[in-house]
Amino acid sequence: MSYDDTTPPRWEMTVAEARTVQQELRERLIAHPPAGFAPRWIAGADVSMERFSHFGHAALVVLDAQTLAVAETATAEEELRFPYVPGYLSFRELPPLHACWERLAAKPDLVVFDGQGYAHPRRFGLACHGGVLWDVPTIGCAKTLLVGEHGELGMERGDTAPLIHKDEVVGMAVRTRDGTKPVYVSAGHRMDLATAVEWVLRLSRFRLPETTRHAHAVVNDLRRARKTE
DNA sequence: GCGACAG
DNA sequence: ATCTTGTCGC
Repeated sequence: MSYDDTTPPRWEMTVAEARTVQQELRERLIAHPPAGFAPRWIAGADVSMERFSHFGHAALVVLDAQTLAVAETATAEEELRFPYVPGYLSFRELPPLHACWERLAAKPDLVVFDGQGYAHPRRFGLACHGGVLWDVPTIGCAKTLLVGEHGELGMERGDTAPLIHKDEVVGMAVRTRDGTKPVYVSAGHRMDLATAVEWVLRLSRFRLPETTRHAHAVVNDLRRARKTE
């Protein structure tokens, strides 16, 4: 596997090949944030698509970590080649997100993905793959579970419950807002669970982090614009 | 074989 | 992910 910064990633492959790629790349995962981790620019990533189409709309929206104001937005629209197969989401969404990444004038210090990181059957979800690809700290923050289970957690913002899969803590169910369903946080690359949970809470005013809310709004606008043309 | 299954 | 209006509640 390359990801050498000079050769464009090769995305065309079968699910079986993708599985091998995950097993190889997961060896590169760094399970802790950089020393003195204090991100100033944080990006949200998301992809949306049309009902009976393979066309995808992707966006990376960078926010100022202190004010949560939007600093830069990069978008890409292209055919999604890889099918949606649970456990292989990164091979479907990273191609357009990578195009967004290359278009960013200034790279963020942290990226929050709309999906799992380490809480994955082979411990290499979307956030892990994106982090290794770009060599940047990443966090996975999903709305629903892919694998694992957790006990009850309090109903107040900040309450948590460890997410367990095969006797291993792979993530955390986190209540980001009083009385709402929890989100599922897991470490991506150059990240640990405690730091991931800390940042997701810091970025959340509503159920989902502001980063993903902004990215979501951008990709939905793109899709509607394309549909109306 | 059966059920589960990020977006 | 997407298809879809109103409605209940803070």
